[in-house]
Amino acid sequence: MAKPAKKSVRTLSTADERREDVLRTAMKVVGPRGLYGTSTMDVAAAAGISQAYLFRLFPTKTELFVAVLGRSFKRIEDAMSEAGASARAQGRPVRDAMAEAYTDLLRDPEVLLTQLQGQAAATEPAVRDALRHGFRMLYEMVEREWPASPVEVQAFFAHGMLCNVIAAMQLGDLHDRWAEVLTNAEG
Amino acid sequence: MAKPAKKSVRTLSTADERREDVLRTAMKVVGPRGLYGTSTMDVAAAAGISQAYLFRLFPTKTELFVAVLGRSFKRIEDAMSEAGASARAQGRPVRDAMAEAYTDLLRDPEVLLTQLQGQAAATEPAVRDALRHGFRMLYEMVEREWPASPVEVQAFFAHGMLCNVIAAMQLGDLHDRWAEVLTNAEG
DNA sequence: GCCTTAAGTGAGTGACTGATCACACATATA
DNA sequence: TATATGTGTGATCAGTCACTCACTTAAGGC
Repeated sequence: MAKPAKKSVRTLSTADERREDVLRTAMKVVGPRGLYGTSTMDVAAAAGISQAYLFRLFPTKTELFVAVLGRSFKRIEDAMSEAGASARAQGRPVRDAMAEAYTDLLRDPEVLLTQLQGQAAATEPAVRDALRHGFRMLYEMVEREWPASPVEVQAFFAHGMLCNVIAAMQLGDLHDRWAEVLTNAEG
Repeated sequence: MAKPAKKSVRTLSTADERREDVLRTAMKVVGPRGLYGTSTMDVAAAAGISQAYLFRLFPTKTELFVAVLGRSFKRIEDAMSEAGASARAQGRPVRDAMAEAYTDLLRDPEVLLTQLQGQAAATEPAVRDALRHGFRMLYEMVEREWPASPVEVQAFFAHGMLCNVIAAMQLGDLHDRWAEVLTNAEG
């Protein structure tokens, strides 16, 4: 985490620990600017390691990006499945709990932005495959937690995608009618 | 359009014609790879002009990208408002006609991909502003063509965003259950 | 024909980028 | 203490990028 001090003991991590570290911090810089808009130096600096070591941990920039994207899928799955399970235990509607768990991610939008960046970089075959895999996983999780008709599931995912766009456009900062309808729409 | 032949007469266009030309062809290369993933040389080559002249037509890469994004909004507005108007004239449901007009854009996905690329590049202030402006315009058009409750309008836009993602992931090539539910969902 | 204006280009430039490699240092084990 | 293994870095490179400039060529009016 911290850069080693001048000549003192440098506490080494294992490569696996470092990789986790890097993925966590990388999402903060990759989310806003994406695969092509973020340099490997940006990622290395954010993670507090050298660019050379970044390439030791992840053989190519694309593989790093795919790993970040995978982590974003995992965070979504964790949040939603947990919310769904606890809602069912309390007899509250599972769909609403999962939807709320997703919109809650708007508060710290790096996860949703990373989703968007993954979609935007889907011409890269490895990215497209990771995307499809992540969506299949989410689909199966939703189906497991909340058995519903195809139309309902489709609408559920559709609202998720709208959520990503709201994060990108920062509609929370806006107070126009159209922005509020797109984000809230309870009236 | 065509490169001038070896030593024959070079037919000049006006700068405005050229700009339109460039925007049309630029969307084909910008849609798949976005602001940071597309070089100005790619765009110039696709348009059949020199990179130097591209910069005469558009002072910066970002301004070019914003113009392409604006064109994509315009194509969406044209398609949907036209479909809506003709549906109302025939007494068919306006909402469905507009939704169909949007999903029809999947057949030639450059417009929808450009939308996605705009959202992914929204950290660029000029891009974010163009996005917000385009969404406001679409929102007002939808409200005009099809008066509906906020919840319905929100759901309408949500399905549009899902459409963009379907284009990016090329779910049309897939025949898995989850992919079909996300794209069709009529059953 | 001449001159003004606008279309259009070849050839750069400095800055940056992804990736590599030789090397230094830390730790564990024998 | 020697040595093997894994963590971590500085320096560098070849290629690409957005952007510029000096220049050429066409079109239209006189």
